This record gives sequence, structure tokens and C-alpha cells, in this order.
Amino acid sequence: MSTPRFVTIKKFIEDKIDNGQLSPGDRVPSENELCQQFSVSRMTARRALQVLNDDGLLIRTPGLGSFVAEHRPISTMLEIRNIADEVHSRGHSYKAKIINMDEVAASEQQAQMLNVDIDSLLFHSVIVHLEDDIPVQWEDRLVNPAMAAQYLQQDFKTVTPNAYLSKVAPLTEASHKIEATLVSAAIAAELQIDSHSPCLQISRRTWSAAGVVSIATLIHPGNRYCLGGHWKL
Amino acid sequence: MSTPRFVTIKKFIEDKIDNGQLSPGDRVPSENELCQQFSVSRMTARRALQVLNDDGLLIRTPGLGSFVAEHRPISTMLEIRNIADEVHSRGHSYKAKIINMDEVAASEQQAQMLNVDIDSLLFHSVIVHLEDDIPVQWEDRLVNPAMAAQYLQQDFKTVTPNAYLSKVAPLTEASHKIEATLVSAAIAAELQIDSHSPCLQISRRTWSAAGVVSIATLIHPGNRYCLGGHWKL
DNA sequence: CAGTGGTCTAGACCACTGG
DNA sequence: CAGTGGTCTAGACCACTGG
Repeated sequence: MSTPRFVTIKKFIEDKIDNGQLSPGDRVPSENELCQQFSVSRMTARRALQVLNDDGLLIRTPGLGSFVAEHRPISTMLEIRNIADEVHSRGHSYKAKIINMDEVAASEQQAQMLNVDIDSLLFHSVIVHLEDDIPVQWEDRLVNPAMAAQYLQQDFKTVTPNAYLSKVAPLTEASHKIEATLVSAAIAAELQIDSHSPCLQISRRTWSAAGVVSIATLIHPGNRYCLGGHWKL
Repeated sequence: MSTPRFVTIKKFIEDKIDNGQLSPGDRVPSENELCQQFSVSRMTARRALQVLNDDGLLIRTPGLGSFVAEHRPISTMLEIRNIADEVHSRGHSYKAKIINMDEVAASEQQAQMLNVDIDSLLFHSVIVHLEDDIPVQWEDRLVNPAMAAQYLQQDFKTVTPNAYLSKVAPLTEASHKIEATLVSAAIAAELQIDSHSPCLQISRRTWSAAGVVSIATLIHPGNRYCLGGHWKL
């Protein structure tokens, strides 16, 4: 299980960008130069540059060369994405910390949102998601037991609630509310931020063919997470 | 300028997923099978699958094969709405306070974002939008003069910049970044909030057929504004 | 065992940029 | 012109999965 050579070359360049030896606009070594420096074939040197290009760190122009991009990429699409996939797609490590897994009686508002009777039992999970061991999302989720009876038996350290629910109750509809908020001291502590730091909060309700599956509150430290979107046509 | 072969193969598979010939979980042809079908080398067939994998459409497992992913990434439509229309639709009164209307020389970053020369003149407007006389949005906007020559002559108390630009340079493309931030004392004063209140900030870049039209920073008091989205199917 | 995807080589031709 | 990145070939060895 040794490191692929193209990864070694990729990191070599990435490090130089991170520590300032290469600045935006600077030219990085060409494919041929990397071939010689690392004694690899051009296809391998090329792959390192290609991955960096795909990640938005380099801009490559035939006839000219490869250059460090002006701006580091903006995180993500406005998608219903699995936070674990999102972290992995950035090449970072993902971990989950389970804060709480229990059942609660539905309040009037919760019952209405999930279309169940008041005081009926709901599955409840609270999980903190970490990217390279830094908290990036607090997830508080209520689930309609009729839609996912085995919810509390899952190991959410390996499969996110989102991924699990998508499997047992395929998503047909979703609504979101996005706002900027302050959070309680308890949540701030878990997210390792000051309690007066602004947070990006997403409240989401998801439907499957059979009805409302789940309502979730996702809270992100404002300085560690942003939503990106691109629209065309 | 012919289509690369790996793109042809990629589209071949993408089409089968789109029209339902391949469903989530189905196995797609292996690299070797594609080599024979399309008479290409394995590296080329591989590239088609690799790109689809990077896009999240396939999941590949050594020893097993390549399979159609369970979930297509779902983008939630975030509407680009006119703030005045939005306020009116809530049955409230709308007013605009013009803070600033001038021309500025493009910084390096601004020039790059708007695709103009550094130090070329840009139109600049700063407007606070009020709902029932309460500030709900701080709008700081830079406009490419080539796209809307009469921009500074408009009366933005009656027509929002958004509405005017949509008329003279119809929108074809937009990208957003959404984040939670704190704002400067000057902006907080105009928004009539404490400077430590969290704000929802949207950075938006809009394109028309002829190119980038405008970049805008929209700042909303966290307790007075939120974004909503709904996605179906 | 045959088959899969992951990595890699040492070549090739191409359109393009700059000097 | 020499150099760049974009595409492509026909091989290779590997760790791994399933039957």
C-alpha cells in the first residue's frame, strides 16, 4: 500500500502553493520537467497536474504552461449532498462524533412537520461531522419511524444518516431554509467556536414517495463552510 | 476539432443512465468490454469511466466493476429574485436608500472576475433595501460598463439594479457563494443591527450572453432574512 | 481461477503559444 | 522553431473480488 507516484508529485506542488513558494499566477514545472525531476513517464507527471487542475488549483494552457490559479476553489454546489462525500471529494478525512441517539415524543410543531400524531415517538440523532478532525457540521435530525424502522440501529460513524435514509427511503422532494444564526454555548463548544461566531444554518425537510421522512437542522461554523452554486441557461 | 473518443464513450454511458436503460446499482461495461466495443486502448476506455466516477455518476470497485451510483447529485434551485418583488409578495412596502453611485478603477481581483482590464472604470452602486422601513439587504454592486452603459443614470429608488440589468442584459448564467459573516460597523449601522449580529452574505456573479455583467455582494441581517428552496422529483 | 479497476511506462501525433 | 498541454496506444504489474 505505497503512495502512488502521481500523488507524491501532486503533494510536492500543493505544498509549494500552501507555503507560498508558489503564488497565484506563478508557473509550475511543465509535464516534461516533472518527468525528469521524478523519473516518471509523462502520463504520470501529467496526472498530478491534471488532478490539481480538476481541483481548481492550477490553470493549464496548451503552448503556455500550468499556472497557480488566482483563487482557491469555492467549496460546493448547493446540493443535497452527503457531508462525508463532500469532505472526501476535497481529499480530506471524514469522521463523525455521535452526540446522541434516542427517541423523543413529537411536539406539536414537529408532529405537524413530519405529519404524525402529537406525542408519537420520533427517532432522534445528534451528530457532529468532522473534516480533518475539525468540526464542520452539527446535525440534529428527527426521523419518522414509519419510514426507517431500523434508524437507531445504524452505525453513523460509517454511514451518514443522509446516506442511510436515501437508501431505505429514496428522496423525492426536499425543502430548505438557509439562514445566519448564533448558536447555544453547548453547540458552540461541540463545534469548537466562540458562541458569538456567526453560523450558517440549514433547516431541511425531506420527503420520500410515502411522505415526510425527516427534518434536520445542519449548523456550520461561518468561517469554515460556505455554500456555492452555479446556475446556467 | 473532433470529439475526443473518451468523451464519446462517456456520453454513450451517460445517455443510458439518463434514459433509464441503466438504473442505480446496475453494472456498466468494464474497461475491457469498452475497449472492444469502441476499439480503443484501455487507457481511453478507462478515462471515460474515470470522468463519470469523478462526476459522481459511477462507483467503481476493483475486482467487482463499475456501477451506476445510487444518488445523482441534486442541485437545488436558488432563485435570483428581485428584492423589491420579494418584499411586495409579502404584502410589505418596499423602499431603497441610495448610499453611493460612482465609478471605481478595477482592482486586479475585480478585473479578473469581470473579465476586464485592471484599472478600467467600473460602475459601482451601494444600496440599502428596506421592507416596511426596516433594512433587509445591503447591496454592493460592480457592473461592467460595456454591458450596461446607462447604469449610473438609472433611478434605483424605483427600479432595482437587478431588474434593470435583467432588462438590458438578460441573465444566462450565475454563480453564488453563501456564507454567514459579521459585518463592519459602517454596514451594521446602515442595516440598523449590532455589529456582532450574524449576517447572511451572498456573493453573486451574473453572466449575460456577451459575458460577465456584474458582481454583487448582498448582506442580510440574520434575524430578518432567510433563503428558502424547494426541490421536487 | 479469470476478471476488475489502479497504477505506470515509453512511445506517438496534434494544435497551439511564444520568440 | 522548441516547448506546451490534449489525446491516444499497446503493452505491463498489482491487489483485489468472486466463483
